[in-house]
Amino acid sequence: MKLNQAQNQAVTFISGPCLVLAGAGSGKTRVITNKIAYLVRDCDVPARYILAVTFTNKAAREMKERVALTLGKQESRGLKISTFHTLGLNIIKSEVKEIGLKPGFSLFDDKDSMALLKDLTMEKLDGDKEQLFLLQNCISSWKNDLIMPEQLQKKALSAGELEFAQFYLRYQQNLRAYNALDFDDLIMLPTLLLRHKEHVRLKWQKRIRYMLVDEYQDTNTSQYELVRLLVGERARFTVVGDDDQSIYSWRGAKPQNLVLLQKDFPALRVVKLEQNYRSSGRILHCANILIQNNPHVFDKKLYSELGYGEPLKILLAKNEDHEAERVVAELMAHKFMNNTQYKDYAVLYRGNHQSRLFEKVMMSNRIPYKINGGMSFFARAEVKDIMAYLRLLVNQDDDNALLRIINTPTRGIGRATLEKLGNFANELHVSLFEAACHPQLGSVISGKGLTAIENFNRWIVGLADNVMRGDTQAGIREMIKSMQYEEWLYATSTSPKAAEMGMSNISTLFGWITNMLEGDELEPPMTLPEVVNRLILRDMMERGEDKEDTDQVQLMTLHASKGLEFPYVFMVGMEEGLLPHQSSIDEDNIEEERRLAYVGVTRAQRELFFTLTRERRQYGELLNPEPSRFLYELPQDDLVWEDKKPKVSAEQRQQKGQTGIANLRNLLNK
DNA sequence: TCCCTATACATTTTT
DNA sequence: TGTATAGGGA
Repeated sequence: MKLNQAQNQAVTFISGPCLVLAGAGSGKTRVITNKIAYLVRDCDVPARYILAVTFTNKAAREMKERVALTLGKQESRGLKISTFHTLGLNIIKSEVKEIGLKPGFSLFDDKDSMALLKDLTMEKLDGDKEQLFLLQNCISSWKNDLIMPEQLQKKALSAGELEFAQFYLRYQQNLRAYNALDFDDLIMLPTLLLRHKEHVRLKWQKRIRYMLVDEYQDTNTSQYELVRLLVGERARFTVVGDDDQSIYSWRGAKPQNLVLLQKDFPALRVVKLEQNYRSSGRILHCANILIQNNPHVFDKKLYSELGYGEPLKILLAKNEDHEAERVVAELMAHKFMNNTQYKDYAVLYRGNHQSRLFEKVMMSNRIPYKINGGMSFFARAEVKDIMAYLRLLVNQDDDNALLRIINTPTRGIGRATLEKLGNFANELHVSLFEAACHPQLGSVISGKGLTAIENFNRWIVGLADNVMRGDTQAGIREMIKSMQYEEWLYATSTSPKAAEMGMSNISTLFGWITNMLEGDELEPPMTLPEVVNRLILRDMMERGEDKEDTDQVQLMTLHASKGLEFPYVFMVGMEEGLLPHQSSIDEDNIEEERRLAYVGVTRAQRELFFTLTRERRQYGELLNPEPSRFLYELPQDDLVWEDKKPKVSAEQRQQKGQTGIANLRNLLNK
């Protein structure tokens, strides 16, 4: 595995701050893994002093695997590779006292935090969804900018902002009372801690002699500050990024951090990786021309030494059903002619809702496919229930968890009883569980409700004791059994099949938990509180047999495709209003949409297809979308716009399309 | 407590 | 247009 000159430069420069501008497909993962190996092997930096940070758990896992391949077990021992959020969680865990949290704190996900906000603002906002959404966003941005509620009070704010600042303060106070943190706290708290406490900062700086950051263009202000504090004066670090692939600014990412880096570290060495190893010359040329329509701070021009390749095809469809049929027909014909596999193809779209029709047509043509994204595993009711139980076992003050499951399965603790309990807890300023255990509870709740609550308390305390002390896995199994969850699921589900699905989801979850408790070559064993928090961060180590060897067409959003590559790519819905999306047109944010298109184009290795429709139904309304402006920005010499087909009636076309597909299927299946 | 109907909502969503 | 959810009525 030889490195090219630029890659080699990026790997071997270790004496100071280094920015690697890594164009799409230029081998940045290779640079990062090689650099880690270089540090350990050639520069005698023990692996435990190296920290590499990514954004997704998937990326972290992949990096771990690739480093393990080059370095081996011995040399990579103690190497720290994690996501920003897991890093933050680990810092908080070892500095609980400094931060003022009790051990065993809970993590609130977006839904939990929304539930809390809704509760806090009931009187003033009355559950106004739009306002709540705005508020949640506001708080998140404040946290990303490292602004504490107290600081906001001093600023001159409008009346509306002042009210939001008040909510922010109450929200933080409540989180603390529940001994809980939200996702943004995982970055903000360690950053503020390191900023203000020198001895803690020095301790962590000592532990990190070299730091690497992947997808640097996606960092927000607090994440960048965390990096700065960790690398300190010595500034021994490498960040890898590509401003043209910044597609998460709507989530607080600040691609300007690339420019800031040059200001904050004048000694910064900038290395550009411009040779692309992924795509045909033509695809790359198109990508370059497209992205040239955006302003740039760093100029960069990708080139490829692979062949020039086939022209990009643009398929016109009458409507969205037709679009899906055309893609499937084209895909099957292409597969037949080129003797390829299903997994060589990807269908990329702007919004998740677009997947439905493709799913439908693929299913009816028995094409194996895999949808990435959409309804998450953790959004399933049963999974949320079990997670809530586990959270409660770990932290009894977690009110959201308690509220979710105190009457699931039914225990005769109804709305009225809960309301009384809630009021009681409010008066005492304690969590619901603490209120439920209070000796004076009998003065506000009586009879059946009281007995039910007392039984529940005893049950939870006993379980928590068992699980935290003894055999955790057996304890969890016992819990699910003793509350008769399975029976309840079968009794309440719409069909036995749905209940079966539910139980199988629970086994999947249980399998992950078992894996994490036991650990493996890449991960040390964890305790239950650790497992619960990592699961909320969606950080489960799915590993083992059924990896990527299944032969399925990949369906995903353009966002989800970042970092992946496919021989043949279909970018569908290339229409004004979809890509660029209408709301981005309205907000005059075309540049990010163009980057999104750029990400899509650069996923393709050999061939690229675009599709668009004449008519599209949206919310029951019939639209006649214009072709996406991005199609016109591409070099027209490299495109083949499909001519309009001779006129055929809808029924005829339907039949034709169907029989065409059926014939192909026969050919493929024989 | 459960079931059905009316109603709201429909970009992207690494953690 | 299609789906998730909340709340009313039995």
